[in-house]
Amino acid sequence: MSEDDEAPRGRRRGSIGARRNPETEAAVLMAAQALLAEKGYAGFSIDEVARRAGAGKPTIYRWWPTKADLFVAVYEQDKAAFVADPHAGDLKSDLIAYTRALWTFWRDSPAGCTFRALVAEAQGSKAALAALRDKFLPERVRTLRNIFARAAVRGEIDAADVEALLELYVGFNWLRMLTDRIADDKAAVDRMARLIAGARGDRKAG
Amino acid sequence: MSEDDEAPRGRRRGSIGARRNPETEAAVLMAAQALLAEKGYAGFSIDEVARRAGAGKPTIYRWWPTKADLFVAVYEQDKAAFVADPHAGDLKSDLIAYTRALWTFWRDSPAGCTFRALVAEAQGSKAALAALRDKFLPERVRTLRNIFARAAVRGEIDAADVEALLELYVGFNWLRMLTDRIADDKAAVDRMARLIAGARGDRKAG
Amino acid sequence: MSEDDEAPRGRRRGSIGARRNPETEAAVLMAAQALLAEKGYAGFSIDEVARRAGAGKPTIYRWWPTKADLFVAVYEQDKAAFVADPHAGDLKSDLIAYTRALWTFWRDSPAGCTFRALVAEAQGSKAALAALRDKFLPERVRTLRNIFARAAVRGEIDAADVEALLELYVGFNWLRMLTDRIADDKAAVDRMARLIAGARGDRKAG
Amino acid sequence: MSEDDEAPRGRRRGSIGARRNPETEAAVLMAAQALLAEKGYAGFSIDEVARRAGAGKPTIYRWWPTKADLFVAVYEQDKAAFVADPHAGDLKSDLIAYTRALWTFWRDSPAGCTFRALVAEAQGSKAALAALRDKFLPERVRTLRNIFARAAVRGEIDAADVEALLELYVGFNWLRMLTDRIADDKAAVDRMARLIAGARGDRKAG
DNA sequence: TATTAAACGAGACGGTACGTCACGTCTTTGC
DNA sequence: GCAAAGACGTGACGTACCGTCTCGTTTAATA
Repeated sequence: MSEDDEAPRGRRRGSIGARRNPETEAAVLMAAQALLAEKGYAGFSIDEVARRAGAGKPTIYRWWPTKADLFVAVYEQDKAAFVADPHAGDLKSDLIAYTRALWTFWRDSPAGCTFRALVAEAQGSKAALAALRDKFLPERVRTLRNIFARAAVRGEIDAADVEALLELYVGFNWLRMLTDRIADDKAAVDRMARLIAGARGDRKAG
Repeated sequence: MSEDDEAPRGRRRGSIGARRNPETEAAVLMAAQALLAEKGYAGFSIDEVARRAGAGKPTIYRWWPTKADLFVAVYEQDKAAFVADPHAGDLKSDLIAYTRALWTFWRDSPAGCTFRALVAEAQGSKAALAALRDKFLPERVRTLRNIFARAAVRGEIDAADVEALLELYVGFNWLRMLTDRIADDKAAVDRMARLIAGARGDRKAG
Repeated sequence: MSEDDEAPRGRRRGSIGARRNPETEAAVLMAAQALLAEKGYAGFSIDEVARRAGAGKPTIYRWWPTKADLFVAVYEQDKAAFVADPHAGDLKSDLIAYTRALWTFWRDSPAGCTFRALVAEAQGSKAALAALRDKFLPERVRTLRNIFARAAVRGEIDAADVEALLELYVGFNWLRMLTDRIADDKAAVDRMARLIAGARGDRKAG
Repeated sequence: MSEDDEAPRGRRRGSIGARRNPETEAAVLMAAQALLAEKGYAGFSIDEVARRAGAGKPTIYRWWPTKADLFVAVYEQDKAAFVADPHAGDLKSDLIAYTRALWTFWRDSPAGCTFRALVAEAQGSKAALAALRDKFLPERVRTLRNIFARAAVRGEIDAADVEALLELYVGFNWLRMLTDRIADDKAAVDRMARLIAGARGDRKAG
């Protein structure tokens, strides 16, 4: 704050030579994040980001050719706030810890809005869809996969079920987020964790 | 058909007096459906729907004040093509039948595009979110809930787990649809059905 | 003035139904004229016209698809201020009267800027060139042609020379305007009129 | 040619020390000329010149601070192709020869485009206007003035009319060029030359 | 021989304008 | 009173150029 970096009219931020200006990059990401948090996906526009960041539109398009690229970058920047792999010792506790942390992250940081914007964008753009499916999702799912993998090592679940359980659990979280139902519902998280932790794919019913 | 109802310039379809014109309604829904199927969410616009339907924009806004309303109406119209409650006799078979039918429906009718558009819209509009969560989702989930309820009656699953299993399974389907991975993957559907059918929430882990 | 029609934020001027709004048209022409007068060709932009007129850009593009169309319309509107066919009785007096009136018109009304803008535009756009050559120029030259035609009837010049004299005299005026030398130089105008009035194409030189 | 001087990607052309690099200058002028010839005034941009010349924009702005400077330099470079003072012996023949040569020059070399660009630029920029009026025009008119001056010496025209006739004739050529009517119209050129050669300013009408 | 100084290419920068599209509202005319 | 028609102001879209800037390199002239 004291340095007033992202002030629109503070000081002119020109080029620093034939290479990317990190101050501009930071200002744009900051502005995009704030705008998403304030107005959501529908109220988001490159014009407004440029305005707030005190940046030129071509600069934004140069580094983030599509909105999806920008959304991914914004999410990337926030993710430091949520990396936690709980290591609680058993699957159910891990899932509970992870899920509550994730929901809190989505609720209390701008990341939730960013995620929702990315999903929305992916429903209308091939490029965004590819970014979501082939880049964003695999990276975001890594921690959760580790949790399931450790549980399989411990014998809590069948190793062959890891990917399927992953999809189930990720789907659950998406469903909740996309329908805006991620209040801190301890009971729901507990129930779901218990259910997942008790799932077996090899039951007699085959 | 013979009269070329939805043709943009075929015949003038004026007012039929001080009441809603069902031909217009049908033409609008048809046009919206076709446009979504062709261009997807990003390429969808009220202007283009009006153009194709040979309708006035105010007419559209009068009956479907938001895009979400229009998306819901379009989906509603198609759903007749997919109502099937399988009644196969056991949960796993029911799930497999249901899921494959649903994915086929999403893939081969315009309904998949409509669903994706509705979800996207809901990420940027409170009204659309409410429509999605409080109207669309409950209606769409009914058949699946019946499937789980019958399984509980048969003792295949715990009745207390029905809602949670529902969320898990719906989340899985959403995740697949929203990342455009609903090819007819028999193995994946089977595996998931087996896993769900074998889930228990009452395991010792408490 | 008292009604403050072209005020950007005075009162909203919306549509008046499915037809052109003459208030908007007037506001746009007024704004374009003023902008040309203030900033000249280089400082002219459709964006700024829209801003000043309180009009939408699409509205402007709808009625004047190219800048040339707009320039022509602006000139057209001002021309009422200069229609005078002098009828002084002899060619030289007619030319002097006409030329001084024209230069005054160009100097003291926004028309000079408009004319220059149109010529400039025509150097970079086929459409503008066609408008200038095939529409603007013929209309603008009519009065001058009448002057020469009457002189031919009176026997002051050879009827066969009318078109050529016209080109010479129009060229002279263009040259002066385009190099911004149309101060009220009575001597220059007189000299030129005397020269033209005395020109003969049928001299022995064959 | 053999060294492929203006090739954008042939070889890097860096600095040759603390002084102007004539290769760069030539490449820029060549590129500007070609671009004007291809795209005309509207399609001309410093960016594109820099691109084609393989030059940096600051280099261009250093040596030709305004577009007008660049246009003038380009025209200057071509003028060698047209210097001819005809010396045919009588005014009419001189004018015919001069005019046909000039029109051919404007039509068949890039000079016509350059001239038109300079005039257009002058309608929007004080600096360009000054360059056109006070530098370009006087230089370009010199040969024609000589033609008229010799005719005056021979007694074909009144010496006092030289400047006025000059303006008339230059104006005619500008008018033709700026409205793109400089096809090789022998009859028109003849007629105009005859008319000019027969003009007298001292006729009784005084 | 080492240093300085300027010109070079490259290209990023904040801006502005471009011309188009969609938004949601409005008014008129005809059924 | 509804419907078609379509104009309206608004504002975002993605692109092109503007003219300025800072870089790191290259070369010639100077010390």
